[in-house]
Amino acid sequence: MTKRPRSTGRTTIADVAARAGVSAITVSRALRTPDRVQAATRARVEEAIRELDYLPDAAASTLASRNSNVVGVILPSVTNKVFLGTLRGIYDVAEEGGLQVQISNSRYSQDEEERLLRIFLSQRPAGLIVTGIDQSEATRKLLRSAPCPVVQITETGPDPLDMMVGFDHAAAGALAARHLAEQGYRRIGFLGARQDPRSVRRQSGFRDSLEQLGLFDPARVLFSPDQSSVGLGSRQLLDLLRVDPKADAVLCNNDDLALGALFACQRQGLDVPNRFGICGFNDVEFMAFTSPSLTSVRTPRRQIGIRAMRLIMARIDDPAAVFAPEHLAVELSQRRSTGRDEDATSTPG
Amino acid sequence: MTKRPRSTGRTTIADVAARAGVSAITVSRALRTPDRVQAATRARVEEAIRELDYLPDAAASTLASRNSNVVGVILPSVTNKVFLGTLRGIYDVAEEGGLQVQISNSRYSQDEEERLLRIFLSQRPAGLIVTGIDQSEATRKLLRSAPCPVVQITETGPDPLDMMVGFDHAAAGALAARHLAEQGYRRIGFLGARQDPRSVRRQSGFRDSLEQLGLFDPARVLFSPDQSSVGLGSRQLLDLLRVDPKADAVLCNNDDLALGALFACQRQGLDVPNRFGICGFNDVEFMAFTSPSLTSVRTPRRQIGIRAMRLIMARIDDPAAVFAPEHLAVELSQRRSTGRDEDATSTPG
DNA sequence: ATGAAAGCGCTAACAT
DNA sequence: ATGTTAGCGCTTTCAT
Repeated sequence: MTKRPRSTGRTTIADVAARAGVSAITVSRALRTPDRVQAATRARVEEAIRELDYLPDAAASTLASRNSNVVGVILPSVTNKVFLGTLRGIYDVAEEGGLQVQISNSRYSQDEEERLLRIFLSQRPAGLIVTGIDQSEATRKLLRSAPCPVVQITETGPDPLDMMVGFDHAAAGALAARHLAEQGYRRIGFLGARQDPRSVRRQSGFRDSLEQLGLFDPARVLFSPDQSSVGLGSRQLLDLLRVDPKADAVLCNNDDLALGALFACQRQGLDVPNRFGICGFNDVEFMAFTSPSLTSVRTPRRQIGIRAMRLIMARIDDPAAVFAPEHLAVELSQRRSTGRDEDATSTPG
Repeated sequence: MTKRPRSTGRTTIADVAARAGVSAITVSRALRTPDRVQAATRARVEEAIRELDYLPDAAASTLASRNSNVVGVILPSVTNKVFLGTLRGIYDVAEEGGLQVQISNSRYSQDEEERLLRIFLSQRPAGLIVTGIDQSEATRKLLRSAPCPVVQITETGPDPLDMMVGFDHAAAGALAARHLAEQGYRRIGFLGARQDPRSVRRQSGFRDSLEQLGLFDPARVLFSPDQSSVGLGSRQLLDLLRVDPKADAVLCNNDDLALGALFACQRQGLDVPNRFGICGFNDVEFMAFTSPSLTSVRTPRRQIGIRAMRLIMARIDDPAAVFAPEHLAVELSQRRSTGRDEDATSTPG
């Protein structure tokens, strides 16, 4: 005795209403604001929904309410493992809040970022998350007048478009550089893959810090146009030794490079940490388990995702709320790969 | 005063039409099927769009056309690096086709998968991609009657819901097991993290294969409830040696475990490959660069994503088209970690 | 607590 | 090649 579907074949709120003996708007309310509908009415509506296997139409809802539940995220790369932790944070919080996440991929291009942003804006997003602080002027303008909360993530800086969660990449680079110097390394190199603005700022923190100590040599800074990988780290380590056979340590711009550097040292028979120190960046899980374990700069990737989504939800709840940029802390996970003497304690986890 | 309708302030297609001196439908056509509009008219429309800074409303378009451009993807985990390659393939093709990708995360739960599917269906997706073949009956029913193309990925099997792209996990497990046996290993273990249906089938291929050779011992099969990680691989290797101190090789259910196992061997002073052989699964990039390099089963992760999206696009173009399940090939990347004598050639890549 | 009417902004279907 | 009409399915506004 089921009701005959309508022209599109889709069961609508009107079908449910008829079945439950109420009006359409009551069904709508039972779905969105259940406490404004009497329990008995609500029960009948819910039963009708189940019987008819009703699925709401998100497009109709968005159109009528001028509001979707989609949060758009623009990342420079979807392949990059670095963003995995942040994505996890984003998804975890999004689920709590009943929000849908849509990721897109700007491939490190400002023009592509603007194009993607326009696509997102056409969906009346509930919120937008963009990576970094280097948007084009057109993009900045669109974001400033976006009809939804906007968060810039990963990096903090001046002139926030709206909200901001990240850390200071130059300071993080400096932290690692100072650590290597303190451990007694004197000919310290820098390995980086395809540059993005964050890499550049990390390197400049590294440079400034070593310059102050009189230890900086630009010849020991290697950037590759290739994508980051373990293989690249191995190759770059050999390159570094070619440039400066006496190089005695390296800051790797991410952990894959550090792992590659470690393997290259093993193959070359270079003792890590005594002959050669290695420090990575991000502190992904494996760094604690290599042999020897690898020092790295721990970055709050998951926290960035969590905080960004929480800011969006807070702003949805209270559109007038103002939130200051959040500068998250970065610290060093000191391990054996930079501990020339005894030292080096760090709990795996 | 008559009832004042809602004001949105949003620039609409009608505004553009007025500005360009045409009707709304002409603007719509200029946007979607430009070749059905005269060049001069089109030019005026485009100018009006620019002048007014018009952005289409995706919800209105979806509602009117009964069709979004969103492809929904349900993965068991968004954190798992294994899916990164597949995601890359999906995004690469989606961009070509002007489709938006929406990922969600079933956390290996069938109920959650069904819930997510309902959310996707409420968006009138252009296509759906689900992982594996172990959907609940309710989910299968929803997918069978979904008004869009559906692809099951990662694994092939009987009873496809619609289209299918993957490989045979049992055969892949068997391939690795035979390889280890052929290399002369005799007490071969298996390490796996939190089980999913694919892990189980890989293990059963491994088991069947070794049973035929009289080499299987269930005591050497270790599954952990924990998530896969390098640290887990290290711990499990030690566990295996505790269970069977004479164990001489291990098939790791993924490459992180294999890397962890390698580090544990290094720490234990076990010679790899002569005292102990290690084979991983997936063949991620770093496997070719460890020291010694690690043998692994190469799986076509990126291809799976590419083919899945291409199938969706092909079906959108021709809704009547029928596509048989695609069984992709899996092969062994043989490297030093399983080459007891000389042997072992494999070019890094 | 519930309902009626009026759109939200766009496109399908049918004109011309 | 372009326009007219009539919704798509829902939620807002205003009323009871």
